Amino acid sequence: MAPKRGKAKVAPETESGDDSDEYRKKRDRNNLAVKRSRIKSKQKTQETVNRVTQLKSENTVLEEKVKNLTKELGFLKELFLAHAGSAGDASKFEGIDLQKLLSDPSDGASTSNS
Amino acid sequence: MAPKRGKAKVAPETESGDDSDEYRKKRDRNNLAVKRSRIKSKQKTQETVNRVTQLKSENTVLEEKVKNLTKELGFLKELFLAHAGSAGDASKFEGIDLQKLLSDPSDGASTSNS
DNA sequence: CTTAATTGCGCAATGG
DNA sequence: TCCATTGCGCAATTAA
Repeated sequence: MAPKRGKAKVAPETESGDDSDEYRKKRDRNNLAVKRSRIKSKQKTQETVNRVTQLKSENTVLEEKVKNLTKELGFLKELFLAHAGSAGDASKFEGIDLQKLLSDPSDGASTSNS
Repeated sequence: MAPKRGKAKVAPETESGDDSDEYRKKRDRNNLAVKRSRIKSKQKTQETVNRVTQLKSENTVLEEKVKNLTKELGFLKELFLAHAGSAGDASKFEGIDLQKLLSDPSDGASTSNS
Protein backbone atom coordinates (compact mmCIF):
# COMPACT_ATOMS: atom_id res chain seq x y z
CA MET A 1 0.00 0.00 0.00
CA ALA A 2 1.58 3.30 -1.12
CA PRO A 3 2.04 6.45 1.01
CA LYS A 4 -1.60 7.09 1.75
CA ARG A 5 -2.39 10.74 1.98
CA GLY A 6 -5.63 12.06 3.45
CA LYS A 7 -6.34 10.55 6.79
CA ALA A 8 -8.11 12.98 9.12
CA LYS A 9 -11.86 13.27 9.40
CA VAL A 10 -12.88 9.65 9.15
CA ALA A 11 -14.09 9.01 12.63
CA PRO A 12 -16.51 11.31 14.47
CA GLU A 13 -18.84 11.22 11.53
CA THR A 14 -21.76 9.54 13.22
CA GLU A 15 -22.57 12.26 15.67
CA SER A 16 -21.02 15.47 16.80
CA GLY A 17 -21.57 18.18 19.34
CA ASP A 18 -23.20 16.24 22.10
CA ASP A 19 -21.09 13.13 22.21
CA SER A 20 -18.05 15.22 21.45
CA ASP A 21 -17.40 15.29 25.16
CA GLU A 22 -17.43 11.55 25.28
CA TYR A 23 -15.25 11.39 22.22
CA ARG A 24 -12.61 13.64 23.74
CA LYS A 25 -12.61 11.75 26.96
CA LYS A 26 -12.01 8.58 25.04
CA ARG A 27 -9.24 10.16 23.00
CA ASP A 28 -7.54 11.55 26.06
CA ARG A 29 -7.68 8.22 27.79
CA ASN A 30 -6.26 6.49 24.78
CA ASN A 31 -3.51 9.06 24.46
CA LEU A 32 -2.47 8.35 28.01
CA ALA A 33 -2.60 4.63 27.37
CA VAL A 34 -0.41 5.10 24.32
CA LYS A 35 2.06 7.09 26.33
CA ARG A 36 2.18 4.41 29.01
CA SER A 37 2.59 1.66 26.47
CA ARG A 38 5.46 3.41 24.75
CA ILE A 39 7.30 4.10 27.95
CA LYS A 40 6.96 0.46 28.87
CA SER A 41 8.20 -0.59 25.45
CA LYS A 42 11.26 1.62 25.70
CA GLN A 43 12.05 0.28 29.15
CA LYS A 44 11.91 -3.25 27.85
CA THR A 45 14.25 -2.40 25.02
CA GLN A 46 16.68 -0.78 27.42
CA GLU A 47 16.60 -3.80 29.68
CA THR A 48 17.45 -6.01 26.74
CA VAL A 49 20.42 -3.81 25.96
CA ASN A 50 21.52 -4.02 29.58
CA ARG A 51 21.12 -7.76 29.51
CA VAL A 52 23.55 -7.93 26.61
CA THR A 53 26.10 -5.98 28.58
CA GLN A 54 25.66 -8.23 31.57
CA LEU A 55 25.92 -11.43 29.55
CA LYS A 56 29.03 -10.19 27.80
CA SER A 57 30.59 -9.60 31.16
CA GLU A 58 29.65 -13.02 32.46
CA ASN A 59 31.06 -14.52 29.32
CA THR A 60 34.38 -12.82 29.80
CA VAL A 61 34.63 -14.16 33.33
CA LEU A 62 33.78 -17.66 32.20
CA GLU A 63 36.29 -17.56 29.39
CA GLU A 64 38.93 -16.52 31.86
CA LYS A 65 38.00 -19.43 34.07
CA VAL A 66 38.22 -21.89 31.22
CA LYS A 67 41.57 -20.48 30.28
CA ASN A 68 42.94 -20.84 33.78
CA LEU A 69 41.51 -24.28 34.35
CA THR A 70 42.82 -25.50 31.03
CA LYS A 71 46.23 -24.14 31.82
CA GLU A 72 46.36 -25.76 35.23
CA LEU A 73 45.03 -29.01 33.89
CA GLY A 74 47.65 -29.04 31.18
CA PHE A 75 50.31 -28.51 33.75
CA LEU A 76 49.14 -31.36 35.96
CA LYS A 77 48.86 -33.69 33.03
CA GLU A 78 52.39 -32.97 31.96
CA LEU A 79 53.64 -33.57 35.43
CA PHE A 80 51.64 -36.71 35.61
CA LEU A 81 52.90 -38.18 32.38
CA ALA A 82 56.47 -37.09 33.02
CA HIS A 83 56.51 -38.84 36.33
CA ALA A 84 54.89 -42.02 35.09
CA GLY A 85 57.24 -42.04 32.15
CA SER A 86 60.59 -41.23 33.70
CA ALA A 87 60.10 -43.55 36.65
CA GLY A 88 59.25 -46.32 34.25
CA ASP A 89 56.33 -47.40 36.31
CA ALA A 90 53.00 -46.43 34.87
CA SER A 91 51.43 -49.11 37.01
CA LYS A 92 51.70 -47.01 40.11
CA PHE A 93 48.26 -45.65 39.31
CA GLU A 94 46.62 -49.02 39.31
CA GLY A 95 46.01 -49.46 35.64
CA ILE A 96 44.31 -46.11 35.13
CA ASP A 97 43.91 -45.33 31.49
CA LEU A 98 45.97 -42.21 31.34
CA GLN A 99 45.48 -41.81 27.64
CA LYS A 100 41.79 -41.49 28.07
CA LEU A 101 41.93 -39.56 31.28
CA LEU A 102 44.41 -37.07 30.01
CA SER A 103 42.75 -36.43 26.71
CA ASP A 104 40.45 -33.47 26.87
CA PRO A 105 36.79 -33.97 27.70
CA SER A 106 36.35 -30.30 28.40
CA ASP A 107 34.83 -29.45 25.07
CA GLY A 108 31.50 -30.95 25.95
CA ALA A 109 31.80 -33.94 23.62
CA SER A 110 30.43 -36.22 26.26
CA THR A 111 26.92 -37.52 26.62
CA SER A 112 27.36 -38.52 30.21
CA ASN A 113 26.28 -35.83 32.58
CA SER A 114 25.53 -36.32 36.25
CA MET B 1 2.77 19.70 29.68
CA ALA B 2 -0.57 17.93 30.16
CA PRO B 3 -2.52 15.98 27.51
CA LYS B 4 -2.62 18.72 24.90
CA ARG B 5 -5.71 18.67 22.78
CA GLY B 6 -6.12 20.54 19.55
CA LYS B 7 -3.20 20.00 17.26
CA ALA B 8 -4.21 19.89 13.58
CA LYS B 9 -4.17 22.90 11.33
CA VAL B 10 -1.05 24.61 12.60
CA ALA B 11 1.27 24.17 9.70
CA PRO B 12 0.45 25.21 6.09
CA GLU B 13 -0.74 28.57 7.28
CA THR B 14 1.70 30.74 5.38
CA GLU B 15 0.61 29.89 1.89
CA SER B 16 -1.72 27.41 0.26
CA GLY B 17 -2.76 26.26 -3.14
CA ASP B 18 0.46 26.99 -4.97
CA ASP B 19 3.04 25.64 -2.61
CA SER B 20 0.66 22.92 -1.56
CA ASP B 21 2.33 20.72 -4.09
CA GLU B 22 5.69 21.35 -2.57
CA TYR B 23 4.26 20.82 0.88
CA ARG B 24 2.84 17.45 -0.01
CA LYS B 25 6.02 16.36 -1.68
CA LYS B 26 7.87 17.21 1.46
CA ARG B 27 5.38 15.41 3.64
CA ASP B 28 5.49 12.33 1.49
CA ARG B 29 9.25 12.24 1.52
CA ASN B 30 9.31 12.66 5.26
CA ASN B 31 6.77 9.93 5.69
CA LEU B 32 9.00 7.61 3.76
CA ALA B 33 11.98 8.65 5.86
CA VAL B 34 9.98 7.97 9.00
CA LYS B 35 9.03 4.57 7.73
CA ARG B 36 12.65 3.76 6.92
CA SER B 37 13.83 4.97 10.27
CA ARG B 38 11.29 2.88 12.13
CA ILE B 39 12.10 -0.26 10.22
CA LYS B 40 15.75 0.27 11.01
CA SER B 41 14.95 0.85 14.66
CA LYS B 42 12.95 -2.35 14.89
CA GLN B 43 15.71 -4.29 13.21
CA LYS B 44 18.19 -3.02 15.73
CA THR B 45 15.94 -4.01 18.59
CA GLN B 46 15.48 -7.47 17.14
CA GLU B 47 19.21 -7.88 16.70
CA THR B 48 19.71 -7.01 20.33
CA VAL B 49 17.19 -9.65 21.33
CA ASN B 50 18.96 -12.17 19.13
CA ARG B 51 22.26 -11.21 20.67
CA VAL B 52 20.87 -12.04 24.08
CA THR B 53 19.85 -15.47 22.87
CA GLN B 54 23.25 -16.06 21.36
CA LEU B 55 25.11 -14.94 24.45
CA LYS B 56 22.96 -17.10 26.69
CA SER B 57 23.85 -20.05 24.54
CA GLU B 58 27.56 -19.28 24.63
CA ASN B 59 27.27 -18.91 28.35
CA THR B 60 25.74 -22.33 28.76
CA VAL B 61 28.53 -23.91 26.74
CA LEU B 62 31.17 -22.15 28.78
CA GLU B 63 29.58 -23.16 32.04
CA GLU B 64 29.56 -26.73 30.86
CA LYS B 65 33.23 -26.47 30.02
CA VAL B 66 34.06 -25.06 33.41
CA LYS B 67 32.11 -27.82 35.04
CA ASN B 68 33.91 -30.54 33.11
CA LEU B 69 37.31 -29.02 33.56
CA THR B 70 36.76 -28.56 37.26
CA LYS B 71 35.63 -32.13 37.60
CA GLU B 72 38.62 -33.51 35.76
CA LEU B 73 40.96 -31.29 37.66
CA GLY B 74 39.51 -32.45 40.94
CA PHE B 75 40.01 -36.00 39.94
CA LEU B 76 43.62 -35.50 38.98
CA LYS B 77 44.33 -33.62 42.17
CA GLU B 78 42.91 -36.37 44.27
CA LEU B 79 44.98 -38.92 42.47
CA PHE B 80 47.98 -36.72 42.87
CA LEU B 81 47.61 -36.19 46.57
CA ALA B 82 46.70 -39.79 47.26
CA HIS B 83 49.82 -40.97 45.56
CA ALA B 84 52.09 -38.48 47.18
CA GLY B 85 50.59 -39.19 50.55
CA SER B 86 50.35 -42.98 50.61
CA ALA B 87 53.78 -43.45 49.12
CA GLY B 88 55.21 -41.07 51.68
CA ASP B 89 57.33 -39.38 49.14
CA ALA B 90 56.09 -35.94 48.27
CA SER B 91 59.56 -35.10 47.08
CA LYS B 92 59.17 -37.08 43.92
CA PHE B 93 57.83 -33.97 42.26
CA GLU B 94 60.94 -31.94 42.89
CA GLY B 95 59.74 -29.69 45.64
CA ILE B 96 56.64 -28.52 43.84
CA ASP B 97 54.31 -26.68 46.13
CA LEU B 98 51.33 -28.95 45.86
CA GLN B 99 49.31 -26.92 48.29
CA LYS B 100 49.50 -23.92 46.11
CA LEU B 101 49.26 -25.79 42.85
CA LEU B 102 46.28 -27.78 43.92
CA SER B 103 44.34 -24.96 45.39
CA ASP B 104 42.01 -23.40 42.88
CA PRO B 105 43.15 -20.43 40.82
CA SER B 106 40.25 -20.85 38.46
CA ASP B 107 38.10 -18.21 40.00
CA GLY B 108 40.13 -15.38 38.62
CA ALA B 109 41.35 -14.12 41.98
CA SER B 110 44.77 -13.54 40.54
CA THR B 111 46.21 -10.39 39.10
CA SER B 112 49.05 -12.15 37.37
CA ASN B 113 48.15 -13.32 33.96
CA SER B 114 50.58 -14.39 31.28
C1' DC C 1 -20.28 -4.29 25.16
C1' DT C 2 -16.64 -1.26 27.59
C1' DT C 3 -12.07 -0.10 28.54
C1' DA C 4 -7.03 -0.53 28.35
C1' DA C 5 -3.02 -1.92 25.55
C1' DT C 6 -0.79 -2.26 21.10
C1' DT C 7 0.34 -0.97 16.67
C1' DG C 8 0.64 1.41 12.09
C1' DC C 9 0.63 5.84 10.39
C1' DG C 10 1.00 10.83 9.48
C1' DC C 11 2.48 15.55 11.22
C1' DA C 12 5.76 18.69 12.83
C1' DA C 13 9.80 19.93 15.43
C1' DT C 14 14.44 19.11 15.69
C1' DG C 15 18.99 17.08 14.87
C1' DG C 16 22.65 16.52 11.61
C1' DT D 1 17.86 22.13 1.72
C1' DC D 2 17.59 17.21 2.42
C1' DC D 3 17.18 13.09 5.27
C1' DA D 4 16.87 10.94 9.97
C1' DT D 5 14.99 10.80 14.45
C1' DT D 6 11.60 11.53 17.85
C1' DG D 7 7.40 13.06 20.58
C1' DC D 8 2.74 13.20 19.88
C1' DG D 9 -2.12 12.35 18.54
C1' DC D 10 -5.57 9.52 15.77
C1' DA D 11 -7.79 5.36 14.67
C1' DA D 12 -7.97 0.40 14.02
C1' DT D 13 -7.18 -3.80 16.19
C1' DT D 14 -6.32 -6.84 20.01
C1' DA D 15 -6.65 -8.32 24.63
C1' DA D 16 -8.90 -8.12 29.11
